[in-house]
Amino acid sequence: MNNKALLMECAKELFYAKGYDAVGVQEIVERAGLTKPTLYYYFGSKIGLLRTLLETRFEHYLPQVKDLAAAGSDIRGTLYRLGEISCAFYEEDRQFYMMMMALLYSARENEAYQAVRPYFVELYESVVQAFEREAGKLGNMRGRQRQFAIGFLGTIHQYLFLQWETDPEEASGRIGGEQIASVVDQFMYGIFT
Amino acid sequence: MNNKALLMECAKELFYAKGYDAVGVQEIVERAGLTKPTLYYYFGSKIGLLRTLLETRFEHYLPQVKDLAAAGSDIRGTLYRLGEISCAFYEEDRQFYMMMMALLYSARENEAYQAVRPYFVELYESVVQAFEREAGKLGNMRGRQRQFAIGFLGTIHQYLFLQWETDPEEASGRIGGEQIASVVDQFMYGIFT
DNA sequence: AGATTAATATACCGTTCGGTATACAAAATG
DNA sequence: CATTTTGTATACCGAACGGTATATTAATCT
Repeated sequence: MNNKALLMECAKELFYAKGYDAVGVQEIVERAGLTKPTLYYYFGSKIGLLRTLLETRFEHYLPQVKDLAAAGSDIRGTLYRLGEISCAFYEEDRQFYMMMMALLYSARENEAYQAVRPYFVELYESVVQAFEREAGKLGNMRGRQRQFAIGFLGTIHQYLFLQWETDPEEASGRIGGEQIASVVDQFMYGIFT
Repeated sequence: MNNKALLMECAKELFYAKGYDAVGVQEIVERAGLTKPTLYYYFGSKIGLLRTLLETRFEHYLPQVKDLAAAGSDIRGTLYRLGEISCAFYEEDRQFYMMMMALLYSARENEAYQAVRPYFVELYESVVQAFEREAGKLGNMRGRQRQFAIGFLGTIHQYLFLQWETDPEEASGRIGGEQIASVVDQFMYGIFT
């Protein structure tokens, strides 16, 4: 691993554990066994490091969701696939996933929040689009596409959150297809399933 | 408003807008038109200020939830009531509610997270208890009480989150009973309701 | 080989951080 | 009225903050 990647990895671990604002630049470079000018050479600033980190990880995830929203089959299949993609993204790097969610829920005027926001707007819009495409078929959607989009993303996240709280060290293996199906069904048909 | 309450109010506004770690003690006292020793006189430390703030607001909210979980009627009624209580808590002070949620989703090793955690553990345990009381009646719960508890709390929060994003300045009035019922029904019976 | 560029370190900048020693004023208490 | 308690301000602490001027090394290019 080169020093640029090393710095991103160390930063991610610290942001995950302590939060963006609570981590100092000094701390990051010390963990990497480097010095501050090296960090500033690659990223220009602390927020620049976070932005690069987000960009690098999201560029593999977002296109998958956008393709899905554009193509897509029935609503259940689409949601299932979205669940799969999200779980894969989560399992690829749990620390990154949890760091990112913390940023998403952080204060609006915070630089770190503003750095993740655009990615979530894109993600959210794609999911809204998927629901909108199905709106004709589901007669009773009544313009609740946005509510469903947020609701479904939130449901997936809650499931992953519970998964992570129960088993933070990935001891119980990957999340299976049945589990994803169960979450999708609970979202679509309620808890009596 | 006395200076102690004034400091808590100013701190809340800043924590809400910028996040706990991003706000300095100096900034808080300047907004309040006071000086640092006054803050340290009342709260001892920055984290002490946050703790007092949380304690003050939660002591009106948590007992309501605990009573509900202990008494309770049918599951739908219980969830509806829980929705009502949560919405009231949200509307009492939206900034506080959103600040608190940001803390809840923040990094585990962060002091601020550790300050809110106990309140959420209590809240969560109460809701689990409510589901557990109903477990006998709902044959197919299959030990998913914890999942349902997190799921329902998450659903409520998502609804309030969407509400707040759409209308941050409380322009459209209080959340009505029909809306709460709609969220409860969606959780229980899915999106085709 | 010489020049240039990329990558890293030493040592420092001014500012802000959370926190405090001390003094003083106001209010409550004897 | 004297004394203690409560509340607030001035002025400061050392440490850490994000960031940089400059030098040096290592690799690449001509």
